[in-house]
Amino acid sequence: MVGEDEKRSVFGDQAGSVELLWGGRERPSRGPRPALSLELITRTAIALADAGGLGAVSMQRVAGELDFTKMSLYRYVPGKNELVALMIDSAMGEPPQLPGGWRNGLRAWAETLTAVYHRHPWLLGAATGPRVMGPNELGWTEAAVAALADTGLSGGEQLDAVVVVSGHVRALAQVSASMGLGSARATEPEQVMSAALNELLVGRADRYPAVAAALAATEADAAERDRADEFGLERILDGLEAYMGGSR
Amino acid sequence: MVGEDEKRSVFGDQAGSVELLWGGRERPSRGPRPALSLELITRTAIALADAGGLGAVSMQRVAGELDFTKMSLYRYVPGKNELVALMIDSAMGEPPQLPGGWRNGLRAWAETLTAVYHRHPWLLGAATGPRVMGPNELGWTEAAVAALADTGLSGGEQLDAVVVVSGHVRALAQVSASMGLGSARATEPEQVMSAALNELLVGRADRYPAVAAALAATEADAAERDRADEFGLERILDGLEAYMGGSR
DNA sequence: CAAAAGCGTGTCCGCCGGATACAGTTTCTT
DNA sequence: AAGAAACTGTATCCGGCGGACACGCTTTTG
Repeated sequence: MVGEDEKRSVFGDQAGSVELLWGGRERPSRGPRPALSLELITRTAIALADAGGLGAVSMQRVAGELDFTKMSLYRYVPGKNELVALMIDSAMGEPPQLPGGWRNGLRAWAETLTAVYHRHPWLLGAATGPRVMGPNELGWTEAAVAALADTGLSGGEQLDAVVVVSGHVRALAQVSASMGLGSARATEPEQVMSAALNELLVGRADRYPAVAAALAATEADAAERDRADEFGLERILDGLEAYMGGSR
Repeated sequence: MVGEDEKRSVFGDQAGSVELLWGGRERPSRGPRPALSLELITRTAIALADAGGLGAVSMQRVAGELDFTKMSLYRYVPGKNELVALMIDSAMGEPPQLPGGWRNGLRAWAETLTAVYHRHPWLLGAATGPRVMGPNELGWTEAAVAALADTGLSGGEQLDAVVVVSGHVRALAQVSASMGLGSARATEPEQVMSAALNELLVGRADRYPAVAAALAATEADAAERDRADEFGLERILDGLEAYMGGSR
């Protein structure tokens, strides 16, 4: 009926992204040589996003940055969604080489992923909703799963563990991204969270006693603020380790 | 110099949201009675978002749904960002009453939060980037922190633990939201992830051996698929429990 | 009974993603 | 060699978006 590809299957709307991300695009032989390239367009778009967030990326601006009309971009990319998909996979970059030992490996994985989110904060907002994984993104997953391959965890458990760790990294990067809020420009996630929470809690401590107490305790003890980002990850790793030890 | 409020401080752009979310808006006494209300507008916008995602929410559509012009909405809301902030806090709703015991409490907290994300999938995309917490959202945090109050965890650790758990819930809901992809409409997060991954991995198992192996193992063993969502949370709780036991 | 304040509307603007038609360039086929 | 075919970048146009602004109308206050 639908005389197209039979490539739809699981990917309904996203067939275009799948082709762009995974398909081997061969240059057609006729017609003039393209003046642009997917890589160049993607790189330019990423630069714009790094500088001004995802909102600063429009077809017009990307094209303008390259001294082309916006419509020329549509010769390379079917639409903006597909461009964003390319941006995501390109910004992720090659997955890291991990040190041996699942715990060290996963920790290094989390750290490099954190660095990626720090470098491209817009990834936090772009990677939401139904999406297609690109080669690099799947490569990151591969690296993390590979680190867990010999732990005795089942296949599903390995995947779940990766989801947990990556979710935690995301969550922490999210908090850290709130740094862009005021003029304070604190560097530690918790400091910002503290500042924002503190301001809201002024005169409302009775309504939110537990948060207020936790916050007050945090401010009194400056030492613990340094290990803020490590705490969560180590707890997760502890939980995995305990499970592996108990069920193997 | 800036003859406005002295309320900016940490909240640069978001002052409007802060006022709307937290400020006691008193009705001015002069002028005609407002035909609309913040609550009604917010509710309408949420209904649109529930039905068609965040993208379906525009000032025009919200106003149209209420048989008003879009500009009338600006008498109640300074801009769309502020409306979205209201939507988020309203959609979160009142925080749940948690059962006793930190572990049971946190588990129940995670479950109800999951239900919220399931009811309003657009929350996953809306709550990204620098944001201001609303009363309800802070209430959720309060509930979770309160559950951890007597565990011996320090204030900062309590906050971190909540970040970890909520991050995990978000991550899992994110995977679960990908259900909207194809025609399969699977109900279990992992099944969808499996389906999408499988399709990509066809003929590429050599490039992603660990993921392929994990996936193959998952498909062979149907039993473990059921506890997919619990696994991560239980590992996190295990890690917290071990830490509490060791450091108290 | 004004004056003031607030409400809803109509008009206008710039920007966005995208469809379509078109002219120029390159390559393949005859 | 000469079309024909395929591909390039461009110009024009569209509907929808968030939002600024000016206006007429309604209600309360002096």
